[in-house]
Amino acid sequence: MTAIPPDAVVAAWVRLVRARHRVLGAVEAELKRAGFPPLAWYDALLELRRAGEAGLRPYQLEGAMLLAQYNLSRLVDRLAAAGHVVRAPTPADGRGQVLTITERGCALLAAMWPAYAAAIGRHMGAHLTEAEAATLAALLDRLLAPPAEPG
Amino acid sequence: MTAIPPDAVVAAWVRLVRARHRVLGAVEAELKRAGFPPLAWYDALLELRRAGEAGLRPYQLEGAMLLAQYNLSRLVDRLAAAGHVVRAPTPADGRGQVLTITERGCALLAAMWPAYAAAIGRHMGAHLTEAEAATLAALLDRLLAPPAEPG
DNA sequence: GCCATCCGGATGCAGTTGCATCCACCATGC
DNA sequence: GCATGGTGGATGCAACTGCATCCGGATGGC
Repeated sequence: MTAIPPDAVVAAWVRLVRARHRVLGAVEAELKRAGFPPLAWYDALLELRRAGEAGLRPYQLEGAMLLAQYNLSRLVDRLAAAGHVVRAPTPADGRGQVLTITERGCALLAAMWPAYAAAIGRHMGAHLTEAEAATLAALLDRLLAPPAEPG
Repeated sequence: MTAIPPDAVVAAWVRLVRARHRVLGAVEAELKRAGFPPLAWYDALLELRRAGEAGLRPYQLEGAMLLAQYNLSRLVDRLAAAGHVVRAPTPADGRGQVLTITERGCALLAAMWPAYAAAIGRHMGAHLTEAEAATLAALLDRLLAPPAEPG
């Protein structure tokens, strides 16, 4: 159980961290230069747009984005303060709320996507063929599978 | 220049961020549970051990780890406060300093590695064959290549 | 020698994260 | 109906990050 992993695994691990650091840094920097908010805003708004008028409960959004509860709570604070999101009480559950994206939020998504996509293309796509990207995506997916069961 | 990247690239991008988040989170959590400091400490000490008695200048360490200058400055503060690293003035350059790892720092590296390696194995190795890990490492390496030159 | 500039490194401050805890409300047993 | 425990979400506080700036020493022009 505590066997040392093969070199290739350690190499992949190191590169995973570094590549993500590098590409994310470059992409976020581009977006910031263009005057856009952090990517977390984009992700949250994207989920909310996908949910449509029904909206999402904060805990659902928390599950969809891999984000800690307190962290999401404060992200929603900021999104609401900026007018991208509306918090409404739930009829069904007095403790909870429903989050829905506003027009303004949709507009932000629409404005960000071209810049975001271009940045992804520049910092990721430019380094890979389409086939390589597909292979990479498939391999990374393996890492997202549920953790290996203890035999 | 602002072409939308193909779906496979976007898919790889999303999975890159999520996979790193997931695996890093799991690995760091394991190390923390075992009472160890954050991985940044390990990385820094590893570089310093590699440099041996000659040590490293902070700006060299900054380059080796992808870490902002002010950030490194404070990481070194913490490492020094914990006795893992020694700051000494440079004879060659009055502004600078040389960082060297202490016995205690080496001991920490030695203590952390088994736990770290086991965590990598569990959260990364368990999901991939060795060949897949090698492919993944190679693909991620492409992302670390210098940015594409503007034609 | 003297000045302007640059570079290595530190630091004050604001914004963000992690952790622990708290509050309110739901659900269950009785 | 009321105590008990669980769940959704917020928040005080300490740690950490990013940014801008600052300081002191090096370097180059003259």
